[in-house]
Amino acid sequence: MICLTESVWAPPDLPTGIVGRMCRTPPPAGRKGRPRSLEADAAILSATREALVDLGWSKLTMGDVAARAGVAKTTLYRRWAGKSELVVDAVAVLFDELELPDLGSLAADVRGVVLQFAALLERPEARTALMAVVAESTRDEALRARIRHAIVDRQKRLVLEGRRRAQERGELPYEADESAASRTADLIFDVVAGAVVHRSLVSAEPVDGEWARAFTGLLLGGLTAPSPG
Amino acid sequence: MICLTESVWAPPDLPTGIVGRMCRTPPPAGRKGRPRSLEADAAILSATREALVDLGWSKLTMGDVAARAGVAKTTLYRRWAGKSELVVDAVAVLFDELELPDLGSLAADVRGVVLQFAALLERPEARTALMAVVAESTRDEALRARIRHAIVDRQKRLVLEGRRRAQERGELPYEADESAASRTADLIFDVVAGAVVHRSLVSAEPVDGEWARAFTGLLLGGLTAPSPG
DNA sequence: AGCTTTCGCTACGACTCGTAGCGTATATCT
DNA sequence: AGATATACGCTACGAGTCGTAGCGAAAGCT
Repeated sequence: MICLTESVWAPPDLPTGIVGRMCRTPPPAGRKGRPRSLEADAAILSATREALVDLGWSKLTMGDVAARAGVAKTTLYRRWAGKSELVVDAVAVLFDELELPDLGSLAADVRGVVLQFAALLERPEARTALMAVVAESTRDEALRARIRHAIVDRQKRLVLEGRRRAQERGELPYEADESAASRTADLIFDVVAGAVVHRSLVSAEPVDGEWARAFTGLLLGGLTAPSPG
Repeated sequence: MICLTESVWAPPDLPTGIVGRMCRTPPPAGRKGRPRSLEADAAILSATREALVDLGWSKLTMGDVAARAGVAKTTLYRRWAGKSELVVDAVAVLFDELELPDLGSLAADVRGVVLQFAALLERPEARTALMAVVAESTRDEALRARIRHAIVDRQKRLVLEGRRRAQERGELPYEADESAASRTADLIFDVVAGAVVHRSLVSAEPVDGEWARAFTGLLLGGLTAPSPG
């Protein structure tokens, strides 16, 4: 359901919750023969995150991951086309941890999502992997789609949820034009996620409560509004 | 003057304009002997950009760049420690082309800088290189500093210039507290640059006039302000 | 001149890549 | 049960890249 591309696949009979995570090269169409080991899947993805922490993106090798997972190198290549695809799937689960508790106001919810996303970017696996796979995806449309389904959509849910709540509270208007509303949501998503990523990885400065408060003030009130304080 | 790290160096007697670009491994302290060829420098950086267009970041190799530049591989390693450093310097010059003509209003200036930066990110050299070197820099402090001096500072100038103009026009207040003003400028920079990068490379959707207008409206007026149109 | 450094070239060991072949294990289909 | 089909671990392989070393020749500085 999450995997739309032909080159990815999900086992048909799994609890719905984890289907979204299983994105790998499909086994030949027929359903005969020995099935792929789910333990191997988990071990490989876990080993990949571990290797990302220890080695970073550029020094991570398929052979090293296979050794850490206690698995043959050929087993990796049977499931993933390469390093990029493997890392996307390995990091994707981190984004499942993102949640957006209702903090009572739009401003508080924005600060909450900013700090949550920032905390995720503090983790070395995510830091080193995210930018790297995005860089790879600039020349690989399939990889871009995989990132969108495995990572971006998981983040975007938070924005949509936050907006829905704000509309119910009366803090934001319901937009009549659906396509315009969609464009607005995309815009807000790019602004929030982009700003946090840029602050954290490019400017390399902390996304703390103070910054989150300043950012939220700017996002809600705008540049020309008088700053609160 | 731009190169602050010990591991980088600039020739002492060059026109001030290009000093900022020359950031490479320094020759041994003494100033005797045959000087390094400036033609080789230019050829290598040009060949690097060309290779980025043809091959992208991941398939770009030092050997290939050397061949394109008509230079021995050892000549590259004498100047740059590795692929990351070389690519940062090769791409840095692209950011010199960024300019911010006075368009008469803060809104117009924001739209202008957004579209200029977006146009830069349309170039395949920049697309594939920027995220890759940022990803590398997450585990390399020296590389992070190099990126800051060679790339980030060049962008930030535009933000500072735009704010100065807006203050002169009376569109933005002069902030008394200097450190607070600096924090605000950093925030705006991360929001603008981050949003454009995220839209262009992660969401992989066009940064056109329509998006620039919507973004500018959001930045100036904020979420809670009624959108114009 | 004499000294110092760079340059192009070749060669090298170490590493990674992605694939192929083998024998064995584990599932489904008849 | 037996046949079939696939996954698995293992080993081995050619190809490509890395970063460095050594060489003789070239080019500037004092």
